[in-house]
Amino acid sequence: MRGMALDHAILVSLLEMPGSGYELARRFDRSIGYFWTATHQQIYRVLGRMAADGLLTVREVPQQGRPDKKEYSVAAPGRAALTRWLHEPIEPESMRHELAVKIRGAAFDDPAALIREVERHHRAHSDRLAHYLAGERRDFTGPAAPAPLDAGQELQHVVLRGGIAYERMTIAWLDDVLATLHRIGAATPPA
Amino acid sequence: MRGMALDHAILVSLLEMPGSGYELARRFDRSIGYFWTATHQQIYRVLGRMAADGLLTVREVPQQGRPDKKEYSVAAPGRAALTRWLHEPIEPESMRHELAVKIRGAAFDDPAALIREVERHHRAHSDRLAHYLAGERRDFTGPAAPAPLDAGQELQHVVLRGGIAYERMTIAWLDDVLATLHRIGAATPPA
DNA sequence: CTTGTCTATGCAACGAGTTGCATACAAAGA
DNA sequence: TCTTTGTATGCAACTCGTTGCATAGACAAG
Repeated sequence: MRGMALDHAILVSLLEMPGSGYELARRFDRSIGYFWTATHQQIYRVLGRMAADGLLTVREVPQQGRPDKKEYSVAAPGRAALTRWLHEPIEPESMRHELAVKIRGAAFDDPAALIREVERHHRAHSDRLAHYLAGERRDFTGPAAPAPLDAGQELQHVVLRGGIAYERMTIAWLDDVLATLHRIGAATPPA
Repeated sequence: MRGMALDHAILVSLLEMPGSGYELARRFDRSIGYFWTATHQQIYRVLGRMAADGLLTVREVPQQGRPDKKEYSVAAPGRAALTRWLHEPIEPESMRHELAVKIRGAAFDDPAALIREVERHHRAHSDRLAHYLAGERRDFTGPAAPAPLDAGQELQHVVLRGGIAYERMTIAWLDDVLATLHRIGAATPPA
């Protein structure tokens, strides 16, 4: 078994709650998608493959007011495959930060021209942080949240705290980047 | 133009210093590879394509005691392509954290079984942090570092500070994850 | 003298991920 | 009525990225 992380992300999401490809795609825009993205194309393809392999069961669900859907659930072999994967070691992630490439590239262009772009990223990450914090209040720390969290909720919460920490760190770093760009711009005016 | 971030990472690296595919692969194990990874296969393929497209020039360099190499440099159209890309907006990155999938999956398995894996990641990130800090001392903050940094060095430094901040944040989060796993394990003993 | 390591390049095959397009039904609004 | 938005699924083509394998010269260790 190589990567296949999407397969496992789908298995986890379907164990948390069975659903259609469309619904999974929605979830990948929210919660689980905060740390693993996927398009609907990818999801439909993987669902089809896993169903053909017997890891998932499909149920046609007629709906009123909207097209029928295929609801997928995790079958016993799917759950076994997930358990096997959970016990395998995985490689620690390496970063993939395109903006960092741009920042280093700015040495061969006008560094000041990058300021607007960095500010745009700063806003995007600030929005994401606000979104995460709202979700945390709603589901875990607010008055409407379940009083004692169960194990699954504790785990979802700690993953969300990771997202929050990531956004805060990124925002602080982008402040550092902006200060650096301004400092360079002041010292060496644009060519 | 789609993603092509590797193309641009290679252009930046070759502008910083011309080199062969092999040398680039070495650099992708260090500095530039801290935030953008690539295997030698990918690098050779992209170098070939970019040279065919006239973005790079190749020079056969005979060497003694080792095989000849092809040294690539950025040609004018390559530099123009990089400048164009630097002025285009890019999407803020979304996370891709496989370990987070595992943590949520642990709700359907024994959470305590994940502790060793998380500890392994903790060690890997601590090692990476130590490595970054050593690089920072060597190149930027130590006594052997150039006294006033030029713009390019300032930009390299701020990118490295981003890597350092990322590793520190990740280590703190993994501490949080471990505490959570222990708390859950104490409350609900393994099935 | 054989094995292993380092430099150096590359092919072939596969799997992962993206983009564009297409279909179809329903509801809401202009 | 016509367009837009949302639900729901999917094909085809492409690019990106990984893995395994292969070659080849130089050097060092056993």
